[in-house]
Amino acid sequence: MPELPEVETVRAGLQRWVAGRRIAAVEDVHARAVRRHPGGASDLAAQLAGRSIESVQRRGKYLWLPLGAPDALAAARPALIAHLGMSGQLLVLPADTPPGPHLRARIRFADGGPELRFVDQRTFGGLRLDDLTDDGPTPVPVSIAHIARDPLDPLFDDARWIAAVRRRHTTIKRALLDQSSISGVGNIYADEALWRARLHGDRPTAGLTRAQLVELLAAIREVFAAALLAGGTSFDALYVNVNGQSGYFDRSLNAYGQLDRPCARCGTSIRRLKWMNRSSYYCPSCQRPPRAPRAS
DNA sequence: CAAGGCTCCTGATAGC
DNA sequence: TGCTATCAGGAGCCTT
Repeated sequence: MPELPEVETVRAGLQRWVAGRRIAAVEDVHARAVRRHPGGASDLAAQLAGRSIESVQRRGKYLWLPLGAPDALAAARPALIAHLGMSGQLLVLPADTPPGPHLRARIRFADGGPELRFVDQRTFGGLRLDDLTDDGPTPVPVSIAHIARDPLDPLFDDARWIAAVRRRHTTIKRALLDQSSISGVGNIYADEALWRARLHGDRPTAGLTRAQLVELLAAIREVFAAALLAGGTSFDALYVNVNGQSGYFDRSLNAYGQLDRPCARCGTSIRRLKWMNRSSYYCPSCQRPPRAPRAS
């Protein structure tokens, strides 16, 4: 599942391979992939044709590609927004590569070089166009302005996040997954960061100390850094690495998916809790549950 | 307004 | 063999 490190790897790859190129045509656009674009597939294709991709930006798990306006006098500047969802990939491939079964859109370039393909098996991801608005040093699309800065953003305010979390009436894992409070953390890295910080995800946020939350933020950044190091090393060597796969980090996981395997710190078997149609993995010894431990 | 739950989707896998 | 049930889950949207 693409979370911040995977999306950042994709961003860097796209910056290397598609920034500065002019779009010739957009084809084979799957209706569900553009369900959040008001004008639908035909409008998306029409608006993209002829525009140049200026750069590739990211906040949390969202990517956007600011577009050069054909009309220099146009007030609004548009960007192509991409979200990978659960299974989305952005692939840069030679234009004659046969389309696979999950192709959702293909962007052809005026230079005739490799094209950009959006491939998404489970179709939770999508593409859309939106105008940029000012938000600090870097403009951000209007429709994702509600997404909080992520912990790798230099402008992320640690003290402010900690204070906000302690005022809320929820549990810490829910707070980590709330993209309007802190972005980029998904189910996998939430479990990994909580394991590192020795916190159970069901702990009420109001009962956590500032020191515990400082440690949790550090844990998130450590996990992100380790994943980026593992996944970001070879993106400019192969086109195929410009995608949303996270398999390279699987061997480094300490909690997520480790049911019944020994905790790397204390040897206790990792447990799983069912929660909201998904799973939480934790060490029952290192990460003491707030109440009586539930059955796994 | 905050919090929490529902839903979209498809392919792999398990169980009968 | 072939069917059904289960699981993976980001985030918009809806209800409470």
